Order: sequence, then structure tokens, then C-alpha cells
Amino acid sequence: MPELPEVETVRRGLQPVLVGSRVAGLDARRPDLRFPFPERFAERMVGQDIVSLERRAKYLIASLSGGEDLVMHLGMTGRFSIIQHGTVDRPGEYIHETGPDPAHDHLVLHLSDGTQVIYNDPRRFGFMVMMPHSAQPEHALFRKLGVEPLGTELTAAYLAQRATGKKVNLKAFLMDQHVVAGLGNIYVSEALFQAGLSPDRAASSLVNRRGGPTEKAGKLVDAIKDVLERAIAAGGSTLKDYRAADGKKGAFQERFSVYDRADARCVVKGCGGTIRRAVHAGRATFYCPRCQR
DNA sequence: ACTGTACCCTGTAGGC
DNA sequence: TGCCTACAGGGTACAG
Repeated sequence: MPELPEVETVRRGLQPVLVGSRVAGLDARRPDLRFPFPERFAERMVGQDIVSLERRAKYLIASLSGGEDLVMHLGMTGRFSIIQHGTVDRPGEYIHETGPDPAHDHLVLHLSDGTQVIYNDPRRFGFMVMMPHSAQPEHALFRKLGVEPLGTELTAAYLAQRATGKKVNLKAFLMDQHVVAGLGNIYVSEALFQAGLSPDRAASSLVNRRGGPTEKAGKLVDAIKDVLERAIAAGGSTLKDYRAADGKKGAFQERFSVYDRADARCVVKGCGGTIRRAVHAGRATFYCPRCQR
């Protein structure tokens, strides 16, 4: 599902609709997603004004006027659709590329101007929880999260410090949300390619003899930021399910260098190598054995 | 402490 | 066409 660029694209689509709006109704069509919906969910949401919509890692955080936050995770297949008032004939019925999907429309948020925001999630790996805004930093979901990759905290020195003594391979190291928060399977593969680093390398190979970052660690940081920024600019990547809140597909999948390109020719001029598919930590990894060492 | 595996749940693609 | 298996963008709970 949605990794950081997709979640950020969803956030940017929802923000103008949600922020400044009042929740007029909440219709949960089933008791749970991956976890049960919050207790007294509608009661805690209805009447609240949404004052901000932020992203942390792959979480969307809607702050409410009453002091609670609604924290949302899209899992693998979660998506939001915005239905402007008056664009559908019957409540709960809406039009998008794949048509109405009542079996997987699990939650409808009604805003006071008549707009509906629908959460659809076939696989139900997503979840929503509520917590006081002040409790968020210490909450189990957030307390151990790693740094935001697009913030100033992600530096070569930080990566080296976290990689010290770690024998785990680079792919799994970067997938760990407690190290860098928001990277997923696609963008780790792409960043490692762009940095010229093998996914099989030990994480500790980013550390030099003095305990500082190697030159490669610096390249990796630059590659991570660059890949994510380019993906956000393209509206994320759409493999199958992912859509922005306005229903649009992302375009970054057209610019993958390695992801999902097994047996294809390496994009680097003069390389002539073939992209390989391997498995690290139970997930597919794509890389060029010639360019990535 | 670290590492690998199983699992949550559903849909789809590909082999036979 | 139908059946079966493998796999999918995420994250957590275990066992070793």
C-alpha cells in the first residue's frame, strides 16, 4: 500500500476538504478494520471541528477541536474518496473509476456542508484509533517511530549511529519503521538502487572505523530524500489499488528504476545488467547486481 | 537484543 | 471455465 509519498498525497487531497469542516455524522458499516473502531466512535467525532490534518510516517492524524486526534493508517489497500454534496443521487452511492463498492466502503464521514468522505479498504489492514492530542508522542504507535526521512533529522550520521553493530541487511534495516519512518518496499528498493548499494549489505557497512558515516551512507540519505520527493511530485505510485482522495492515480510507477522490473534491462546507460528479484525479510526486493554493491 | 517466520484478510494473476 | 497456489504497498507477535 501506500508508503510515505502516497499517504502524503492523500493528505494533501483531504486537507482542503476536512480542515475547517465540522463532522455532522459518522457511519461505520462494520465494527472493525484490522482493529475495532474506537469506542463510542460516532459520539466522539460528531460535532467536532477538524483543525488540522498532519502526516507522521504512514499515519494521517486529524486533530479535533475537542482535543482528541483521529489517527488513521491505510494498511495495504485503504483509500479515501471525497463525494461533494449533490454529486450522487442516493446517500452511500458514488462514482469513481472502479464504481461503487458497498462491500468495502467501511466508513462514511459526513461533513456539515454535505460532503461525504468514504473510507474503502478491501483487505482491511488499515485501522483508526482515537487518542488525546497530548498523549500522541508517548502512544505506542508513535513512541518508537524513527525519523521522518524528509526532515532534517535524517542525516548520514543518524543512519550510521542506528546501524552500528547491526548485522541485518540494508533492505530490512531501511524497512524498519523504528529507524526511518515511512519507507516501504517500493521506495527502499528504489533508494538502494539510486545510491548504488546492494540490499544484501550489512547495515553496519554504513559505519566507518571511527563510528561515523561512510561516504555511501551520505549517498543513501540523498537517494532516500530524492526518491521520496520525486514520488510525491508525481502523486505517488499506483500499482493496483492506490488512489489519491480525488480518485487520481499516481504516476511514479512509470519511473521505477528497479521495482517490479525483474528480468528487465538495467536503466543505467552502458550497464547492460539485468534486474533481479530477491526476498529480504519476507518481501520482494528488486536490484541491479552490477550497479549495486 | 536480534532474526526469521507466521499471521491478520481479501483479491487477483498465473499455472494446470 | 475452474481450481489451486503464490503473491501483494503494512505491521505485529511470537519462537528461537
